[in-house]
Amino acid sequence: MADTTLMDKLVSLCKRRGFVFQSSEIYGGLGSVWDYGPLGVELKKNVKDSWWRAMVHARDDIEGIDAAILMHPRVWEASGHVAGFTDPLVDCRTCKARFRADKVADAQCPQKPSKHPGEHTTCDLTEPRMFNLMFKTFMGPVEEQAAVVYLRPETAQGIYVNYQNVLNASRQKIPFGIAQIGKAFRNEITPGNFIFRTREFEQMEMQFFVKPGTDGEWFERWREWRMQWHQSIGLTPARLRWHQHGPGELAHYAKAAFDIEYEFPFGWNEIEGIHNRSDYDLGRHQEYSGKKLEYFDQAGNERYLPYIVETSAGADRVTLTTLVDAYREEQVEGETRVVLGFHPAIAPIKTAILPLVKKDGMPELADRLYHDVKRQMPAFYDDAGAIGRRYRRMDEAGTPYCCTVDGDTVKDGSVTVRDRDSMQQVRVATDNLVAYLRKQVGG
RNA sequence: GCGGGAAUAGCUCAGUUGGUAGAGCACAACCUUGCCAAGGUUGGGGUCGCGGGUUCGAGUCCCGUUUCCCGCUCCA
Repeated sequence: MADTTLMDKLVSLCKRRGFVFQSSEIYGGLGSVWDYGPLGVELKKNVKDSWWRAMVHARDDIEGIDAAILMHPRVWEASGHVAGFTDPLVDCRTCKARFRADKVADAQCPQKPSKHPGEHTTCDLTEPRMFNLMFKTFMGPVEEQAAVVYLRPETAQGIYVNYQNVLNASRQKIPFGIAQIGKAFRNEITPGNFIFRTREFEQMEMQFFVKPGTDGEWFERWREWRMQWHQSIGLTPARLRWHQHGPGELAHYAKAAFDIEYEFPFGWNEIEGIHNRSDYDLGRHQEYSGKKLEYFDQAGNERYLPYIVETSAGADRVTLTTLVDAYREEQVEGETRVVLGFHPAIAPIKTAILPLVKKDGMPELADRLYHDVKRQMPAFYDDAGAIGRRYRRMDEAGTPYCCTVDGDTVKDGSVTVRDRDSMQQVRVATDNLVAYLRKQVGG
């Protein structure tokens, strides 16, 4: 059941609190392109950092890279994107339907009769138009065909073409992986649902190179690990599920594919794909580049083209998921209060330092404490208005802990730490405050 | 890309048969304020999405356009 009202409220909240703004808004906005504001950039960065720590820092068998967005045009011929992303499409003027030109024979309407009121069997078709989902630009000062380059439609190819470089430079042995976070661009026909499907987006991809025959086993392991990660950033397990691609759904490269789907207000949708890509990609690049990409396995004294198990997550989609998952409304005395219950590890602001009232030296004391804490973690100082109001402001920004400086702080050096989710309050000595908060938020 | 709906202050909205643009919240300053969206005073902020047209006069009527939402369509 689609709850569009919730999405509207979330979009509004994101703008008001500085999570996400529409691109180029003062010029009327640019379709399906979004900018991250002060809180949004922290949230998304925390999502990416969590992914990077889990993939690269916490493991010995994965290396990170950061490949360029512009790549040699032949890469996209080898990958199949130049052919696969270019479909001639035609529209029917009668039933308003759109088809791929190569799938409509003799202008017969392929629509079921119930789909259009006109009961026509022959479509009045427009001329075929080409839709290439890759953004095209020109390298060099003169716009000529030879210098056409594409903005990458996926980050994976940057990993494949660097597979040998990384192997040589890192002294890794198969099985091992390469991880990358970066922007990708697709001229989607139908973008939408806020930052869920956009034309410019960021991917978090890891390609794991394994010996053929062990790919099924690794595939299952990665499925388990990836689901664990989504739960580790606080996503509700009941709103996560697997979707297995059937034979008709499988992409041209894939031997097996599972999506992790999340239950958005607009329905279940993919946030990450785990794919067994077999040796398709390295095989194609070997063919198109003419370079041997085989791996020499010293232990077994054999050569083979590695199989690849891919995990590909959308950084923007996961960020949207954390917002949707965290959003809740509390009814208090007839008023609706919005709370973003982020997992502390991804919360943009970890703690607020608040003087209870503006007197008796509390603001000065709180300000000093604030600057101490701020050196260790993102913190926020606020002395404007009543204390309850300030707590609620922080709830809306998703800040998990609020530290209140009161009269006793002056005497015994302790503050009240209030937990956003449990609403419990504990007294913590200011000397131990940073250590206490660190323990709560992790990292 | 097609069809429908929408666009007025940062947010949510009102604005009569066309006649000088409003409210609540939010924001800023000050006063008050001892723990969960307290009260008071004052203040800032809008060429009504953009561009044309009709009119003495357009937020309001007409045309175009942009963006967003819903439904198709498409979707590595």
